[in-house]
Order: sequence, then C-alpha cells, then structure tokens
Amino acid sequence: MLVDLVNYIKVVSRMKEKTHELLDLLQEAAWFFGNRAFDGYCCEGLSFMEYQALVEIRRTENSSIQDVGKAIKFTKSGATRVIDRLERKGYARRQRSSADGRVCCVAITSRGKSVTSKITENYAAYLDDVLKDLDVRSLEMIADALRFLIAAARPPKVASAKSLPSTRRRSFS
Amino acid sequence: MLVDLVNYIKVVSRMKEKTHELLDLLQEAAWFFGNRAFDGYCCEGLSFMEYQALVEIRRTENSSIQDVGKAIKFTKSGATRVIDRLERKGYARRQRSSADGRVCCVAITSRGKSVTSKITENYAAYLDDVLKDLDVRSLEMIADALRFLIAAARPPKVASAKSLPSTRRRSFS
DNA sequence: CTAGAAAGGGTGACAATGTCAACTAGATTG
DNA sequence: CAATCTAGTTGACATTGTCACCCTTTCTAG
Repeated sequence: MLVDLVNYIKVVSRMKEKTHELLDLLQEAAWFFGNRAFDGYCCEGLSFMEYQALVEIRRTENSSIQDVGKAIKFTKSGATRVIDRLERKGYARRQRSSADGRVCCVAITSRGKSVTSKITENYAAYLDDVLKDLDVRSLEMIADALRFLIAAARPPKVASAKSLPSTRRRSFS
Repeated sequence: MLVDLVNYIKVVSRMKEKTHELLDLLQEAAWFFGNRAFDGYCCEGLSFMEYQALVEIRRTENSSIQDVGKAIKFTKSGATRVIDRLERKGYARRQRSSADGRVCCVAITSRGKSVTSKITENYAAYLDDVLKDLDVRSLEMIADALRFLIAAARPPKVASAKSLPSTRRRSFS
C-alpha cells in the first residue's frame, strides 16, 4: 500500500532526525567532558593518552604492555613508547614476567598513583563547578543516561566489529 | 554541634562519591562517543581536529581564521596550519576580507560540504548500530540528559574561566 | 628433540601535528 | 604621521604514534 510506504518513509526520516540530534548532542558533550577538556595536557607532564594508559595500568595491576596498548587503541610499538615515557617519568615500572619470559608486566608506582589521583581530583573539581547548579534528580537522570549509553557501546557486544570505519591505524596482530 | 559536623561530613563525602561516579561515566562515554571513536582519523584524509574545524567553518559561514582557531582551541598559528591543510585538500577556501585587509574569511567548498556530510553519516550509522536496542523512551531520556550537561558546560557561563588547569598551551593573545 | 612458526617486546626512520617566537602587512589612534 | 595593535604567516622545534623490521622466548608438529 502506498500509505504504508509513506508511513515507512516518515518513520525512517523521523528516526534519522532523532539520530542526528543525538549525534550532535553526543559530539558536543564529548567535547566538553572528553579529552579536549584536558586541553591536550592534563598535568604533571602527562598527555591525555599517557593518563589513560596509567589509569588502565592502575585498574588492572600487572597487565602486559600489549594489554595496555589495546585498552588505549595503540599498536604494540605505540604501547612500548607510552610505557617508555611513563617509566622514564617514574609513574610506571616494567618487570619481566616470571611465567613467560616474553611479556613485560607493567605496574604503577606510588608516584603514578598519586598523579592519577591528582588528575582525577582536578577533573572532579571541574565537574563540581560545572554541575553545581543541577539538582540531585537531574544528576541521577544524567548518570542513568550515561549508563545506558555505555552499556550499549561497550565491546562485550564483540563479535561484530563495533568501531567507526578508519582509513588508517591497523590494530594488533 | 558534633552531630551537625558529622552530618556535614557525611553529605560532603556522599557528594564526592557521586561526583566520582559521574566522572567515571562521563570519561567512559566520552571515550566511546568522542573523538577516539574516530580512531584518530575519520575519513577522506581528515584528522579529527580538521573535521572539527571544517564543521565550524560550515556552521559559521565566513568566519576568520582565528575564530576557527578559537572554536577548536588552537593558537593562531595552529589555526593557520589547519586551514592550510583544509585548503590544500580542497575542503575550504581563504579569501581576503574586503572590509578589513588583514582578516582572511574562510569558507567551505562544495567538496568540503560533501565530506563533512559523509563523515556525519558514518558516525550516524555507528550510532544507529550502537543504539539500535534502546527504546524511544530511553533515547529521549538520554537526549535530555545530554542537553542538561551541555547547557551546564557551555561557555555562556563565561566570565569565569571554565576549563581544566593546564600546564601548557597558552590561549590567544 | 628440534626446526620453524608464533607471539611479546623493542628500535630506527618517518610523517603528522601543533607550539613558540619572530615577522609582515593592514588598521587605529593620539 | 608615528606608534601601536591586530590578523595572519613562517621557520624551527618537540611530541607523538605509525610502519617495517629485529631479537628473544614460547609453542608445536614431525
């Protein structure tokens, strides 16, 4: 039926509109709260990606270099380089795995812990300032919304490659 | 009263906890939907910041180079460089302002328009895929939440410097 | 048991990117 | 009209992350 077709088109174009609205909102929110909020450099001479790596190292005590690399979407040589820098700065430490002589277990140092805490505190202060006028109900709602988003986007939906098409950047072997 | 103090401390630590929860959620969401979702490179040989610049150029037809630079938080020489690249790639065009011989009005070309559209479509497809299992109510809720966040973070709250402390990167003159 | 493949990690060369400092040229102001 | 301001550009540079290739350790098939 023609009517069905027209309705279908209406529905589709309505959805498209909705997607685009969400898209704009997400982009802008990510701009304000994502890495750009760090101005490219966080503090204590850590770049944003170095910070991310350090957080991952802290989260999973004793992960291999490649694990860290995967978490921040670097090639393995890129991962080597970040760890190099973190180690040189005294925030992380390599140590050969006793179980497998090839892998390097990366561990965070106490200085590393304190620097991640410091950066997190900075960010929390920024957040508090930005969100100070919102009431608890709104904050609750925002947290719920973010949880929905994250649950939807999280890899556990693996099996299907769930990232944007990319012209460069190969992933791991 | 001691009880008041204890309550005060309770409230404060509760808020702190909440802020940290939101912080984690925001960071993770920004990770999934922000620039990193582009894998560093979007397509047609545009980096994420080049894409941002192009979007800004498209949004404000005829802005100066520094305007674009401010929008993406670059120094003016950085802005010059991005525009250089966009022009070389055929996505934007400089033209001296007739009103003021110093300023360069940057305009988007038709190829520029089509490339931004293409990238946006890619992103929309990604979003559709990720959010396909969410119902309309949830999507509505998410959009509302994002609007709250953006309204809170948007500069119009100017006057007070509202960005994270940064050890590097000076802003404009 | 051993040869060869596989896997973790590291390195040199390189390209991309964005900064600073200094410069040019057009606009403004006393 | 001289001094100053402002927009934009450029050279030199530091940072960053990639690729291609290498070494070393582990695994596996015959």
